[in-house]
Amino acid sequence: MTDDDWPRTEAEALAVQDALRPRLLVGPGPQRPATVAGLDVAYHEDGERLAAAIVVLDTTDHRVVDTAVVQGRPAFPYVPGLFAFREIPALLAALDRLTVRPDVLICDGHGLAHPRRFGLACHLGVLTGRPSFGVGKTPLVGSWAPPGERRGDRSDLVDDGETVGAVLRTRDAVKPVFVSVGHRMDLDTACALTLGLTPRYRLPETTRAADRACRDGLLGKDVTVPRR
DNA sequence: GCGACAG
DNA sequence: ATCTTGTCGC
Repeated sequence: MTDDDWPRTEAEALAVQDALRPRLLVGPGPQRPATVAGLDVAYHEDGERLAAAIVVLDTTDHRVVDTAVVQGRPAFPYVPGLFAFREIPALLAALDRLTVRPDVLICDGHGLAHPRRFGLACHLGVLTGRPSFGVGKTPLVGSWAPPGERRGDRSDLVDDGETVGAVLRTRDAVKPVFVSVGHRMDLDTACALTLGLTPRYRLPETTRAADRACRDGLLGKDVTVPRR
């Protein structure tokens, strides 16, 4: 799918989700991925410009392995449930600029925890073929019981009778995050990776690194790609 | 009909 | 997402 046939209406976007959903693979995720990538997008106040960033970290020590930032324009209006269409073109452009293939993509948003089970993490996973999952700060669908107060405590995120994700406490007594599977991933692995990436803060180091990178990118700052 | 609604 | 001040706490 190119720029020209990118959906322009909600009906077209819904049709794309329907067409791609059969290609989603839900299964065991990589148990020891060497690298994990954080993806995020920042918007200019004029609503016309954005910067997408992907930061690849070493899973073990969280060192930055690679960074890519691109500027662009929102490709779709913001519509809950169709959020992916807004950011995917810019995120794919950033992915093209990476010099390494991250083992897992960690999205700022949801995967299966979506009204049609095809959130950003699923969509990006299918388009790239990479294992993926989403870590959202707020819920989009589903209900849940409050998880325990300790880091690592979790409860099921249930929508329409099915478990679509986990409400995971990444820090003691701090508001939990919403983890859901994207592509070639299972919920336990997604939660384990998320906990491994939150030794200090509520949000994964991947998300934090990508957030900083795209904000800098919005300001036109130079993005230094680490030498290898 | 009335809210809710990833970023 | 982004706009925003102070404020509580380590």
